Amino acid sequence: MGRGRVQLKRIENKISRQVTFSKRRTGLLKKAHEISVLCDADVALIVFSTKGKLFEYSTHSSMEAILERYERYSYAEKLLTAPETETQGSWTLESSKLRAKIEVLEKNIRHYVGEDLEPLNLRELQSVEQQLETALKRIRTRKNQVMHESISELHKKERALQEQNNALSKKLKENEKNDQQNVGFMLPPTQPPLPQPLHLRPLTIGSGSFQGTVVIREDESAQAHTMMPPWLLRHMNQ
Amino acid sequence: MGRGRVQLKRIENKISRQVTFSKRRTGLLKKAHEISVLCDADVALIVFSTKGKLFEYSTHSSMEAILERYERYSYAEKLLTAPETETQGSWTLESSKLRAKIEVLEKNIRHYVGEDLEPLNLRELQSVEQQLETALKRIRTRKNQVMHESISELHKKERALQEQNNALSKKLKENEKNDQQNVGFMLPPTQPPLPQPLHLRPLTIGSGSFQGTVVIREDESAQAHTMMPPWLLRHMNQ
DNA sequence: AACTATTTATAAGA
DNA sequence: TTCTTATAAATAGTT
Repeated sequence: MGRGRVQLKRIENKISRQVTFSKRRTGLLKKAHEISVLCDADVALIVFSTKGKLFEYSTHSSMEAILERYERYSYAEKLLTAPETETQGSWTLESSKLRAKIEVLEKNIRHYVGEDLEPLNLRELQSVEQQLETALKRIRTRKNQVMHESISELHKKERALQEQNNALSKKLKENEKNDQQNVGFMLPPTQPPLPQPLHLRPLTIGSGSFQGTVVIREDESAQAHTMMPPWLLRHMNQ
Repeated sequence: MGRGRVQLKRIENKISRQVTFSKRRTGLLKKAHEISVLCDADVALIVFSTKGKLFEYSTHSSMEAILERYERYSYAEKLLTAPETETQGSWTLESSKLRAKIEVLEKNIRHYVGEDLEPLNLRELQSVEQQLETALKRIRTRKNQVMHESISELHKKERALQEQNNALSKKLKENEKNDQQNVGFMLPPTQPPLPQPLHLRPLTIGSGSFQGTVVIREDESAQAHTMMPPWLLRHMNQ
């Protein structure tokens, strides 16, 4: 772009090489800046002159950040293309490889929690959506299983208590009979009423301030999808 | 350098931003190569697009070599300007810490995809469940947004076609009239029927083998929750 | 992906 | 280095 066409080969004249370098360096940095602003790109440009002088440009996100990103990216690429050659490689990966892996994992997680979705196209969005749906089903299945177990546990305790109740009330009656025989007259029936057996009460679980819906099934379509009241949670935490 | 002057600010139109990026990226890489050859300079250029795709150029002496050289150079500079303590631990974290982090991230991901749930107690299960629900809502919101955009695009095309149709049918009628006058008797009305205007037909989108339900809303509760027919996907992929 | 009207970059000269 | 200017290149808008 000038008064004459230029061959793409090293300029032998030292002076004009120097001049051209200066001019083109300016232009290159300018264009790097322009593309970064116009197109919202992250750019890092490093130029060493023949004499070893450094010139650089980088998007505001700083040279270090971009270079780190570059390291991560290119290692991530390598990991994808080069399948596990070394078995012990897992233990000899250096930091940057590990960082690359972390970057990938974190990006995945962001997608799984619904962040950073702009770069995804429709097909990718649908893929994530489907994965989440599957995950949700499994979570709910597992939750139901946990709840089932807790409930069985409670039932068992209930039965035990029930038996204790029966035993106690039986013993009590016997004591009364003995007392009557010993004292020779009737005591007024002042014993406190026995508590209702537990298994007659579980339906009250859903009352009061607890407004959720509990549906318990074992299959994957199970929907147990609710906040637990704290008193129930206490029994269920492992 | 083009038909209009251009403001040095982010191009808001996504399409033209992408086109401009592609063109300017080519130009920038070319110029980087030119200066390196003409002026015998060592050049490293790294560009990340908005979407995170990497483009790079480096003089034959390889990217790694230049980045290393850069690190040395700027490290030396840093020593001169700031005799601070070590730079961030970001570069000095040892492998074991990184490995630990990777382990945690991988465990989290397994939970997000509904695997490895046994160790979780009910409270934790509910937490994951809730996160996934939120994520799903966001994903669907984003999906709807993408679909919205595509649909607007299609509508625009539709309107253009509609106008063409009208223009053509008008021209056709005029031609007929001329024919009648020229021939001197009535032609039977044998012209093929004009196609139905496009905007009367979009309801057929859901028919045939496409069985999904499409509900489009802008808010987070939006549920567009369906498989796209391939012909629609083609228009929607970025 | 091509096509051009224009704007930019820059080679040569001073 | 910097300025000027003629000209080559790049590219914005369009098809």
